Amino acid sequence: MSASSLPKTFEPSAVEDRVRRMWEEGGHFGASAAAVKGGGEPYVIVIPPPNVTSVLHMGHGLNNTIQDVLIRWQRMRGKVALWVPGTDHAGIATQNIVERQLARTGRTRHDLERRDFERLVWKHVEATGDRIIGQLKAIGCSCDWDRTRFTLDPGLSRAVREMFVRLYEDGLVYRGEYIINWCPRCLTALSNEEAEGAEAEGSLWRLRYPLAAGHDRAAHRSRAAGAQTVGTLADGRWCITVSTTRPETMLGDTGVAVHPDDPRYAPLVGTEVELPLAGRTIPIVADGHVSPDFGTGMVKVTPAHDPNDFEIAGRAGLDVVNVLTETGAMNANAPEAFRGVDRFVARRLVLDALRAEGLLAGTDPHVHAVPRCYRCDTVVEPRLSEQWFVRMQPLAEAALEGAREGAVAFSPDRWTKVYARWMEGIRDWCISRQLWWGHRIPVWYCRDCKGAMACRENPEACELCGGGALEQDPDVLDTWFSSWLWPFSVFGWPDDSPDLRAFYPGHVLSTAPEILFFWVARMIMAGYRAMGEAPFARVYLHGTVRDARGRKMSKSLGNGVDPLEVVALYGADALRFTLLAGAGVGADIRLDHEDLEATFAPGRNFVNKLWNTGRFAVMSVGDDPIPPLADVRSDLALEDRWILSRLQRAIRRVDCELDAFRMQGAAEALRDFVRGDFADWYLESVKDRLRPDGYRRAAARSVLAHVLGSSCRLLHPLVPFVTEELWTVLPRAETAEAGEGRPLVAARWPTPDPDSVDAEAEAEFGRFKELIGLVRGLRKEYGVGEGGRVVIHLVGGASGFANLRGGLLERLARISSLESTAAPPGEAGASAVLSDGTELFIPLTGVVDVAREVDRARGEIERIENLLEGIEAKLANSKFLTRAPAAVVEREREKLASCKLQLTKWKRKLTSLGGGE
RNA sequence: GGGCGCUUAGCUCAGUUGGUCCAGAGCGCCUGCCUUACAAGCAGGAGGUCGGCGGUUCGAAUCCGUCAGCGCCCA
Repeated sequence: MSASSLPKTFEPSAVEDRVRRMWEEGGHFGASAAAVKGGGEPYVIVIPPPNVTSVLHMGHGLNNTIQDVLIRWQRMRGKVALWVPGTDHAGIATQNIVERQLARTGRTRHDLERRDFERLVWKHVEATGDRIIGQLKAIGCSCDWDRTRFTLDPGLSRAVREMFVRLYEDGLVYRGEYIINWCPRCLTALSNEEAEGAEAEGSLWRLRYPLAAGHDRAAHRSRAAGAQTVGTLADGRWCITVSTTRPETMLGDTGVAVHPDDPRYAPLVGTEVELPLAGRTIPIVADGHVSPDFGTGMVKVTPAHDPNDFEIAGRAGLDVVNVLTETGAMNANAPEAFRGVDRFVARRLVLDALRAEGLLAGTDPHVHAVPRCYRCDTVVEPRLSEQWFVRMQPLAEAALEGAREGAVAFSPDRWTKVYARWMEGIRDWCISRQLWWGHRIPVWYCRDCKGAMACRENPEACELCGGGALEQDPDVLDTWFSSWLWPFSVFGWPDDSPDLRAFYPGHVLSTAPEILFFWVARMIMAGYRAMGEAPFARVYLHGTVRDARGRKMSKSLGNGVDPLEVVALYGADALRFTLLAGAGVGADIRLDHEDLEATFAPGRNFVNKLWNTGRFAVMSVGDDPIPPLADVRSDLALEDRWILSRLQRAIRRVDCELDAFRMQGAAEALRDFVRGDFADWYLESVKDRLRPDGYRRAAARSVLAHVLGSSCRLLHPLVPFVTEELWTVLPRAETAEAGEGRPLVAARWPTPDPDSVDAEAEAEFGRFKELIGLVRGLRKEYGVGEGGRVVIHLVGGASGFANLRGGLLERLARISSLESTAAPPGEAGASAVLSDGTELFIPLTGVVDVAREVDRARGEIERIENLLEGIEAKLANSKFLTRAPAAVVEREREKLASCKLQLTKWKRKLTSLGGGE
């Protein structure tokens, strides 16, 4: 390709589609079980399946970029790298979208047959399901797209059924009454995740319950023990005080609880109170879960409408009275005055009634979390209902042990503790949902014998009585019940398939910490249960994407950054690089949605820089074949040896950073290398050598091509498009190492080459860089512009630059000539001292002000003297000498020598300027 | 109420087992350059008592304690 055809700036939109098509058509993302069977080493990631109807957001962008980096890296390292994509049917989320559409025509799902509604949802899924997959492709994800799975696929549905039935047969699935989150609008149970708590200002009401007759002595003793909230009513009856944020639920109270060790209330335990309005008598019980410090230390117990109270009731043997209907109105268990009244209206009525009876002790403002349905924003009601559960304790044991012994390692490490704590206190999992969209619970009830059975295949007749009057349970399973099988259901489980053998267990799971419990922990449990081992060895939990003010990006706040908009504006590589460079291990990442330009400049600028290094190579290397590096080894110039040595460091560092999920570190290492070492120093150094008659031209061309090619390979996992495009246009030596003719996606990862490490070259080129920096600094200081050529003198010779070829220094420092002199010339000029003591002098008659030079010299002397003072104090400290490692002491001695040398030079300089004392 | 995390340059963040990346990077800012790869660039520069206090140590941004502010999770 000719140079003129390469645009000055990288144009992602012109490149991305073409490159992506080439990757896909070349089948480079595919991985086969046969390749593993043939001896290939697998590396497997299964994608956290996005909701099938969802639109790509920045959290997806970050997480999938991370996974793609890992997969591309391992693929280039020669692994059979498999990244399995797919989507989740997302029960309630998807159902609600379709229900909203129905609502526009004034209907609810109940106006349709269940089957027709399901068909409607499928239609919606088929229309939108590809969208998120296409969006993943747009940011460069290299999944094996032929393996795209959906949690409602027949195969995965079979896995769901199999798992359910196995657990049922093992007695780990049971049906029971339990408090669950209930949406009175959606009319379904909700998982905890689906009931999002939002802080709200509410009230905490204090209610008085009269003590039942005959307990006056207990009340007296309680008062004597310090119970100030035990008092008397206007009619002389004793009463207690309880607090609540939901007064209407008091109609369902069946007890009052206190802490067993609370001395104030100990006398009252075993007594009873009259429940106002309801006309029932309820007991006072002791329970360890009551907090003596909260409120009055006495809590009303409403088992049917509060999960904690339900547990207390279970322990204390209290009755359970449900006072609400499924739509959130008071039911027949409530006194007649309240029946059929909505819960919030009932709240006012109850308060009014209590106030009228003098039983409302007071109200305090109270901020608390009010859980709302994440789909319709209705306030969720804890509700007692019959649901299906999985007994989790037996599943948790192996999963817990796995994390303890390191079979599953979390990164950042702190999540291990969070995981373990949750596992230790694990609760049973409510898996039934009163929805129509999802895996229907594979349980059938017999109308004849009233038996129930869980079946892998739809049954024809009752297993127990042979009757044919069967009815399937109407509920569907929680979405996560299919998700937790994902790492093996995608490979054909329960069949012992070749894929399953080749690709289970996987290696890394990357996801957001929010779903550590809902998904990650459950996958680990399912993995041990079904497969006997954990589904992955390492879990990476990335941070949250936030806006400039630190708020989580969300649709409702409108503070999101659309990854696809960024791709359209700046390219997928710019998006990826910016995210990676900004993402510390597990750290949150902030993006300013109001200034995309500034936010994504780091990525875009770097990608463009990389593009232009490639463009330079194309333009300057010429058409002759590039000799392999091995052929020019004996002919390398100092800068060649230097950059090859620096490349070694870069390779090692990138491997190390990626292995630890330090994306930011890898990005930084590569930016430092490509921009700092390669572009700014190496390219500038070899420009003259690339001319037809250039010095050691062959070596320069070979090294340039090698380093640029290696840079592309190292950067490919991070910025796949620009590197792939460069790879096709770059002049390269045809070597087996890079994989001749192959696209970059299938090229080999650079391997460290110990022979290229060259400490001497690094030291020498380092001195050279220091010298140039000093010259540039002095020129700037004295306003000798870029155009003005100067002469520089190295006092005491240029011994440190023996291997520097002629002309390089002159060109990079823009000097007309370099003189070696025994002593500083007598004329006016500017001075500097290198760290090895070499003195630099630039004659600048008429430009340099002697007074200014004197000031500079004095400043330097003071700076070095301060430094020296510190070093000398250290070296005079016998404890430092005896306790610090020898290498550290040695380093201090070297610093001391260097400082002393520089100090001598500066003092002499000062004297010669007439400023000495 | 219990647990966890964060606080380093104007902004966003690095800083691995304490000592050569030890005070850094990117963006922004200032100065000078359209030097035939790149102005999305190059060169030079300003800017931080590493949240406060106390401790451990020969030595602390780094380890310990404590206080303050911010955030998250569980209940």
